[in-house]
Amino acid sequence: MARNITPKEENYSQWYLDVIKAAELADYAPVRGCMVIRPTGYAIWESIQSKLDFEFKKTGHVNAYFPLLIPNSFLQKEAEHVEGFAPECAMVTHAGGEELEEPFAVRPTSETVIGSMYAKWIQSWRDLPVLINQWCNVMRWEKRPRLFLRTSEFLWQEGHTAHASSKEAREETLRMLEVYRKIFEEELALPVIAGEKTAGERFPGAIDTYTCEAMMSDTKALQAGTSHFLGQNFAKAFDIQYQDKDGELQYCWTTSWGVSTRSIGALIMVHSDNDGLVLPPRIAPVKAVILPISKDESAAEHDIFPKAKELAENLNAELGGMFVKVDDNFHMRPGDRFFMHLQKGIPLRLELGEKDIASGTVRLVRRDTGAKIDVKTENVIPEVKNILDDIQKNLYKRAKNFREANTYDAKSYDELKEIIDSKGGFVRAYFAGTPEDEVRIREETGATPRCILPNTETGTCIITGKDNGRLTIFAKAY
RNA sequence: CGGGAUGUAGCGCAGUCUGGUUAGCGCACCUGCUUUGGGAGCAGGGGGUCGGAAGUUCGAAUCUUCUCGUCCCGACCA
Repeated sequence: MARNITPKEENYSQWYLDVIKAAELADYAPVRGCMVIRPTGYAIWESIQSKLDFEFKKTGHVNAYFPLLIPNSFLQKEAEHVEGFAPECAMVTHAGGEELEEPFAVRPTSETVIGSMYAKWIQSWRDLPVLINQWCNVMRWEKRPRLFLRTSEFLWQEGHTAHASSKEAREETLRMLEVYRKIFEEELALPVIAGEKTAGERFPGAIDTYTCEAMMSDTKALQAGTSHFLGQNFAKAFDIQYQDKDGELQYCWTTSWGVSTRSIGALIMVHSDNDGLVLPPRIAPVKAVILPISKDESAAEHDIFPKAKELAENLNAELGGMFVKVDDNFHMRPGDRFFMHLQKGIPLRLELGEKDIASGTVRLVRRDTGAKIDVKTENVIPEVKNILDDIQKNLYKRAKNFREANTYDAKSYDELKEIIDSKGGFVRAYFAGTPEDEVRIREETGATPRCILPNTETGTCIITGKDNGRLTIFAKAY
């Protein structure tokens, strides 16, 4: 049992912070609301980045970089956008020792700057579509920060595309939602519900917002990624026009989509346990660690360590990366090292000691189940691959079972209220209400509509009683 | 931003009410010896000016005022 981690049953928030601290993922920065992402945490972000970036490239996108500072007047151009972001904008009012004529906002998102550039770049239908992504930091001043989940500055990617038709832009919006769903489910082992947001939860300035919604291990919901169909709202605000084949001037149709370091928070909260972090193998920067063990410190270092190193090299060659490390902390006793790797969430531990060498085996210990398996030396490489795959599948399955076990149906508003109040979790209910209804539901139950389930029949709305209700997930959310 | 709690060594805490020698303890850290397959033992050692500022006092970790951070609950918000 970990002695530096509060059990999640006792205090979930504290558990979350303890896991982050024990795994050395992040630390508080001197600036309120900001965090330092430590090397171990940053490696996870790099891992997520590389998976996403590969998919972006595969779907025809290119990377670029736009400025951090945004003229205040830009934000003002789209009415809903400014209303949505103004309260959380940090403004730069002075520079070069003087007060600026026009303050700059530190970007909370880049629709406006990028829109202004698209207006210059796009002339003809031949220029379309424009498919650009940027990896950057953004700032949204937060009153109640939580590491990874809600910090004033965070890292993300934001894709911004411009298209000739509504149809193409809608397709793009859904294509990227699907990219996100795939990465979350297949790489991060996070089961998500990819659906549409209700009107009250939409991105400021969007026509439609789609989300990947995940359930954390306290049954609360977390939005892990979003994709927005912006219609012609930003095109009109920034005058992004092109000449079509008939020589007519047309406004573009745009989209934007993003995933942030918040996804690391989801990763932590979905898989980890009371011993600390648990990482799915496909996203773990270190997938396995080999421990040379001996009663004799110098034998471990001089006799066993070279064997362990050789095994690591063979595994890395097979796995195609520097994914397997050898623990060379010879000054630590085995017990201490077990706990260290446990808390860092390394999916698989390989123990190589004198006993193993004598019997021609290696002991494998799974992080997800704690199961110990002795494997013949010649089978280690295929076994490690198999077990890593199995851990990946098991984590996904475990999370999905948990979500399903904590998902309920409500036939009426009273029932919704009762379930949220007594059990929590996700509640499915037909809904066709207004944003005002959403506010009322939040005030009365604490839950919000997280997303509309795709491909489902309509039913009787629990608020209006009309039969055009869409099947919607309600939950308390981060 | 409102309510509650809290801030003393890297971490966790005692001391504060009833001001008074060099501010303690556990873990961690350093050195040595013994240990080593699920968080070792003994011995020796280093590290803090008590979140910050101002004030009261002969004297402040301790009292007063202000301020900052953090945590929990809420409001607001992705």
